[in-house]
Amino acid sequence: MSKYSGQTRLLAATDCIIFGFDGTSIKLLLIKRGLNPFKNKWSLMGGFIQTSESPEDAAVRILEECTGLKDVYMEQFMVFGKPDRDPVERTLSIAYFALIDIHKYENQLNDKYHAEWFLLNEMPDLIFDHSEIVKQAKKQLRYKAALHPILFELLPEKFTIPQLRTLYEGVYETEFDDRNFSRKLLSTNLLVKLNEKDKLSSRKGAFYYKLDKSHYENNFESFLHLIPTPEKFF
Amino acid sequence: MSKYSGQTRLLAATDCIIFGFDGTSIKLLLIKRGLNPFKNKWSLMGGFIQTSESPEDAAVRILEECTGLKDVYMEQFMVFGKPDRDPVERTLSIAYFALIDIHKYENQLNDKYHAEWFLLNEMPDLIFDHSEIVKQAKKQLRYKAALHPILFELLPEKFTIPQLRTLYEGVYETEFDDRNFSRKLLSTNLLVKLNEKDKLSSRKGAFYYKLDKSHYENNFESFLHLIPTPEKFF
DNA sequence: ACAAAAGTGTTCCGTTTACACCCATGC
DNA sequence: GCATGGGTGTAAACGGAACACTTTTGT
Repeated sequence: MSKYSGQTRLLAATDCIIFGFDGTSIKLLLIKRGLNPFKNKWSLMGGFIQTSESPEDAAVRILEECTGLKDVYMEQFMVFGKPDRDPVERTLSIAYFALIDIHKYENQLNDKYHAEWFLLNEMPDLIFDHSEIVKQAKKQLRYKAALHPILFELLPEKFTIPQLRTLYEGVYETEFDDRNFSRKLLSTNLLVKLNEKDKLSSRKGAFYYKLDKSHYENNFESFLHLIPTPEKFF
Repeated sequence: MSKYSGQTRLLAATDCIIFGFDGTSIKLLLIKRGLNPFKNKWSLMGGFIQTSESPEDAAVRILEECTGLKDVYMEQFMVFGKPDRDPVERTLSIAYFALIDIHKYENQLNDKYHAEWFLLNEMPDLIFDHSEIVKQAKKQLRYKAALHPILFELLPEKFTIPQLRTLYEGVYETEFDDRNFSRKLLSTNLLVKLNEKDKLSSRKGAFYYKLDKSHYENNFESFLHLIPTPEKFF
């Protein structure tokens, strides 16, 4: 079949905004760009979409290359396509944000990609419009997490409620009432209590919980109300 | 500056899902495709992104070409990019949904594009993956409208609360308690009551309202609760 | 007078919030 | 024993849902 004539073809890339949580703060994984120009400048992890790939496929591939992880929570959130956003050549960027358990991240890949975790407020300048992309991703993360239980994806299998609260407090840069937070969370029935306590961060110790997977999957679209007046944060 | 070598360039198109409301039902504007192959099959309004255009620019241009309207509510909602979605040649589709006041739509453009409004449950088969795109757009419309006051964009400047309720009922294919609906709506302070009644649809007549523009813009991101258990509808 | 639709008032009930208080533990 | 953080109890405030009832007006 013949092609469409007289139209411009352009490059399409996928960029991944990779969020992690180290137990205290939200972090973002950046790499040093391997291509000229701007080689060795900080950049989001990204790559061109290949002939046989959907954008989603590309995002999955890129994420695995960079972190060693598969089956990661990932969400397409916006296309960036200003004609001059990449000075080399016109390139669309299809941006995905990903949430990973930072402890599963394979450090050895570090060498290859010169990847590093950065605190959100200590990020270096990024190439192209990547800083804008990150800004949008942070906004999208807050938005989505206010409504749906996605932040669990940043935690290990077992976690305590205080850990989870610290995570939410990191994302929204505010403090939540610990007592109400834990009760709200338990009332979602998303959590299963384990017979084990984390004794590192307090004398009394906080019980570990894990996700009730089936409940989690079935209720993923239902709205949470863990954040009072969530719109305040957008 | 030299180009990126060894990468595939591809076509990128913008497709617009154009919603309208005729006072009774939600409708979607479709056109007969002008290109071969599949010429004269029903399709979303779309077009290739030009060299100087961002995807957003292209969506605005295409929408104006098709409807004669500028300054329309439009939202980028998803990229469709399976390698084989267009059998002619690989094409990314960046999908936008648009909400227009159907009465402002210029019918004379009809001839040129063979555009027609369709009820959502009376749509013809569409080319490529356009039916899937429409499905996602409907979902996105319900999602967004459950949270934010976007449906006003489908109505004329002046409207009555019963009209608005019919609109919400059309979008969610259910019925809302008229008494609670009107009180909830008024409590948002988004509306300004006019000294004029619509006497066509009832003896008593319903007051016209208009949007309080500044309040609307300032509170656009705040969450509405007009829809009981919104997650039921996704 | 009556019908039909708009709109108000009222009650009930679950949720959220704020905060006092109790619990478990290591030192 | 006591400091520390985890966790429960509780009362007041708020907001949504349901529905009886009032209002307006054309016929």
